[in-house]
Amino acid sequence: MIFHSSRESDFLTDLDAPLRQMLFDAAIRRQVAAKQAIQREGDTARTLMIIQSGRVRLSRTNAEGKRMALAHLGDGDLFGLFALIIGRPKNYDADAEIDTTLLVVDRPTFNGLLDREAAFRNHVFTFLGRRLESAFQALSDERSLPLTLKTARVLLYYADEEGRVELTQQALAEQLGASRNGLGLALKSLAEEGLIERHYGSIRITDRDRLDRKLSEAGSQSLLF
Amino acid sequence: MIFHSSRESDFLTDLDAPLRQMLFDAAIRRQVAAKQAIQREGDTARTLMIIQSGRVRLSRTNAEGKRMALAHLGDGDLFGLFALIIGRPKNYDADAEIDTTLLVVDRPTFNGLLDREAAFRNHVFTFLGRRLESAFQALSDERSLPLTLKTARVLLYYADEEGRVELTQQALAEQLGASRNGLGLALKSLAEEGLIERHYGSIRITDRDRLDRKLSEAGSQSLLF
DNA sequence: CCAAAACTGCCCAGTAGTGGGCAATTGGAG
DNA sequence: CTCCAATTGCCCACTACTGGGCAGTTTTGG
Repeated sequence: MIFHSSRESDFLTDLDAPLRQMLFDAAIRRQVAAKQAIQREGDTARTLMIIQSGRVRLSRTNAEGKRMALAHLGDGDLFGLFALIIGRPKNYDADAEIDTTLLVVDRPTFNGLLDREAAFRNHVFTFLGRRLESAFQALSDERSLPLTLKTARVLLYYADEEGRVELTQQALAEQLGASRNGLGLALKSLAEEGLIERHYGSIRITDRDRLDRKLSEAGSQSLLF
Repeated sequence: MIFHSSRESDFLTDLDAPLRQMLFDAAIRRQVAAKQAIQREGDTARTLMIIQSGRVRLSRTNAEGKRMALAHLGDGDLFGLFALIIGRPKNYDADAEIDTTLLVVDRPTFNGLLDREAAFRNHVFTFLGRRLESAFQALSDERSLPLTLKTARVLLYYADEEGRVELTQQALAEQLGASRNGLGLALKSLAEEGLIERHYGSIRITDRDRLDRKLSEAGSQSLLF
């Protein structure tokens, strides 16, 4: 779907060294082997999971029984913060895609840190603020940007250093919540502008700078208040 | 547009009485007459504004010069929290629609309260969490719901106890980021179903339950993790 | 009380995107 | 190499909504 946390909001890497150490000490380490389940939808455990190393896929199965990816998270990303803050059961599945080490922080530990450490508190606040900003950004894009530009954004997000995006048009369309047809048209127009190349099962960005510029000219702004 | 904090997230009314008193004592009271500006886009003052009584419209003008409403806020709502937390200048205009009394809390005061009062801290966290949840909800609605249902949601949000929504169609359309035409059609179809009545300058919900049910049947889910 | 302003309802043409369908191309497995 | 499934490109009709415009109604302010 639509939302992807910006890379800068990595929770662990931005944390000051002494605080990070403190968190390491307070947390329980949990190893999960590749392809193993971490949690299932409806899990009521109110714990914060921080990915020390590995790769985690969050997904859910919708009403029609179709599985949908929510996010792919890597080192330093975290999930479960909201189960902890607003006390909702987690409404998604989490699976380790490769061997993964998690830091598990329970509610009392988390609250204890919040109470004692002003800097940690600040860090969490900022993290929440950034998340919210991302969400609002996506929200404002969703309404105001044509599919072509939303496509550009997703491509830029998923591209590796060489500009390769190893996703089928179908997968991209689902990511955007658009039809394959609409996505096809968007890709076609981007290709005609010489910004990307379409291949079987993948896309290559041929002019990242221009694609970037095109997107920022459309200049959607965040609407946080 | 789109985003409207749920009524339950009212900051002031949910606050414990002693804390509310503390906030009242710490804040500066500011009176603004109807139709007067409270702040303009780009204002760098990092202050939290809580609406003690009155009605405030947040809006901004986008690149094409089109004015877009961000939110209409009433008693107990607040704005400026993010300017305070992540230090962005406020990127929207705020105007009093009727005579309004604001509580203005500056950064040192806010941080002082956060540091001293664990309960206040908790309150702010929960507020942020709920906001984020709303934003994600809106995000998922934005894609999947037809304008009629998005309209229904906004109406339910703004309605008072008797089902009155004191907004013009223009204001509602801006709120939704839709055209007045589209909104008109949505309202027409809701009216034809006997769910609402259209009046000059206002709407009345005549069958709140059914409207509610209609919305929840479409059942979009929040994607918070 | 009257004129101006604000607001609604409706018409129109135009458009971006949907959903289904189908032929052509590609890649992978035997 | 050959067949099959996956994938792409493109066609179509259709829908939801936009944006402009305008007549008719309601409200407001002198």
